[in-house]
Amino acid sequence: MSDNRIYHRVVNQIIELIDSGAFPPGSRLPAERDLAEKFGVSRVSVREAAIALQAQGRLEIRPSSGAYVLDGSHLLGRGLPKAGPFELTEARALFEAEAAALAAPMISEPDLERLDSYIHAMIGPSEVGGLTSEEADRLFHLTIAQATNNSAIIYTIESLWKMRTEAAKLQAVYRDVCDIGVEAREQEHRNILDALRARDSDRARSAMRAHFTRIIESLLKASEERAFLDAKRKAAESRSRYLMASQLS
Amino acid sequence: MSDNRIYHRVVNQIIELIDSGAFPPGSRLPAERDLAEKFGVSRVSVREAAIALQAQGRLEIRPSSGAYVLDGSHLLGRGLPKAGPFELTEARALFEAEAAALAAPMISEPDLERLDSYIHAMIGPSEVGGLTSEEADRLFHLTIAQATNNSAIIYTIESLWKMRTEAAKLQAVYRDVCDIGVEAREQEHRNILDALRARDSDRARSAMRAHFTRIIESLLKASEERAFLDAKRKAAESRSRYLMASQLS
DNA sequence: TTTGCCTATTGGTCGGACCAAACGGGGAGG
DNA sequence: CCTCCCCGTTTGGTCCGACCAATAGGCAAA
Repeated sequence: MSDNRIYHRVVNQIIELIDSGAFPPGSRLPAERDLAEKFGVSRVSVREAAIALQAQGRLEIRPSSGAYVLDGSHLLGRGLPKAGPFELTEARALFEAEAAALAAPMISEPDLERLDSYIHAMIGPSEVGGLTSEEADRLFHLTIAQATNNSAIIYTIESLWKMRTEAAKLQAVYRDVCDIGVEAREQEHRNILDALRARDSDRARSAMRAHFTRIIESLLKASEERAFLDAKRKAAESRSRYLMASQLS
Repeated sequence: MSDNRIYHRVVNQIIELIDSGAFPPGSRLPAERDLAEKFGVSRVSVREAAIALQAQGRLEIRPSSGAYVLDGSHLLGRGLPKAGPFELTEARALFEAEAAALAAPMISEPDLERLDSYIHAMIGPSEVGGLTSEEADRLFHLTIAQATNNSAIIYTIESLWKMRTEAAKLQAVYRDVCDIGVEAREQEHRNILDALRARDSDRARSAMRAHFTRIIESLLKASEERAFLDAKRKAAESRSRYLMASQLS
């Protein structure tokens, strides 16, 4: 822990500054020369610290501009690409449908019971048995993946869920969909479970596909509404700006 | 691609040196001053590159001693799970078949031409147009993924290929399969390309599935042979051990 | 042979300097 | 009054030369 190297100390000082909220994600750090003076070290040490932080994905250094704090959430899912909600849902529709089809003939009774309990946890008002509705949703899909007994498939579906979690933070569109189809989602999950119970691969595949197809349609609808509201808001903004401008004149 | 920062260039040069085998894991890199002279840059740039590589976990810099290469294998597959050849191929069979089906209606003419060239590169004796047979194989599958215009799908298929690369290092079974079906693989790839040309989703899906099904069968065969040889070897070992023991008595 | 010192090597740090690109404000032109 | 361009300032990127402290390996002494 006691690394005498100054630039390591500077790294920690900068991280503290960021975590303290003094420099939120997206903001610009002071110039290297200023930080050097502030920390009482040479510019080289500040520079080395900045490079180390950039290599770790915490900073983005733009030449002739400055060092900008990156969103820490990007750190949690390092290595995961940026994927829009539509791409993500499309990929899940394809892959999870196949996973369900593969799992159908070999899923165990305990797994089927767990799936049933997750469905109940999801329709609960907010929280049942210490499970968020979202967590229950995740576990539902993940349990099906695990039933394939294929670690590559499990890993893939876990990765896609992680991407979804990140995308939800950035894309407001995703938020809306959760509320839109609570009862539709329950019925779809139940259809999937029934197909798995019947050990029917084809029905499991199509049920899973139908689930995601509906989500995509909801996404489309939500994004259309959002676009409409955005246009309306912008129109109102420009109008008020025009009014203000005319008042000033 | 055109990042003018010198230390980025030095980072790549050092990585090349390491990957080329000139500096295997555990070995010590030349002194910063020597590298600076060798690369024709200042010591500062070499230093910044070394710090970046250290932050990425590829180097360990010990003061007054030197920079040591860390085991890169841990780096390549960070976060990737251990998956056996069968699991991996099964997952690829499912996912890549769907990706091919999705890509079929929307793949571009240039992509089709590239796929054709990759098939030719694969049947070449060793190397055609600077492409290893394995690289051409990778690009063939990756190009199909890219034709879906879905970054989540592209990422998934890339991840699976990375897992395969690692598995090949550890599992000797994988090696054998490559040589077993060179001509079969060419025909299968050609079938896939034909289906894509015809914009036939179903045919593309089944062609891709057939491709991986054959690989799984080859894997089975190879692992059976290997198990047989192993059993034979172990029997011989225990027999010789028995003989030695009887000699000792 | 063992012990201990001595020095060349190596990473870590500093200050100062210059460059190119981006940024920002102010002036010229509409 | 608004728009566009120009130029000085700011900022990261790079280099040089220097010094320090710790390490490691050779060499001499016990």
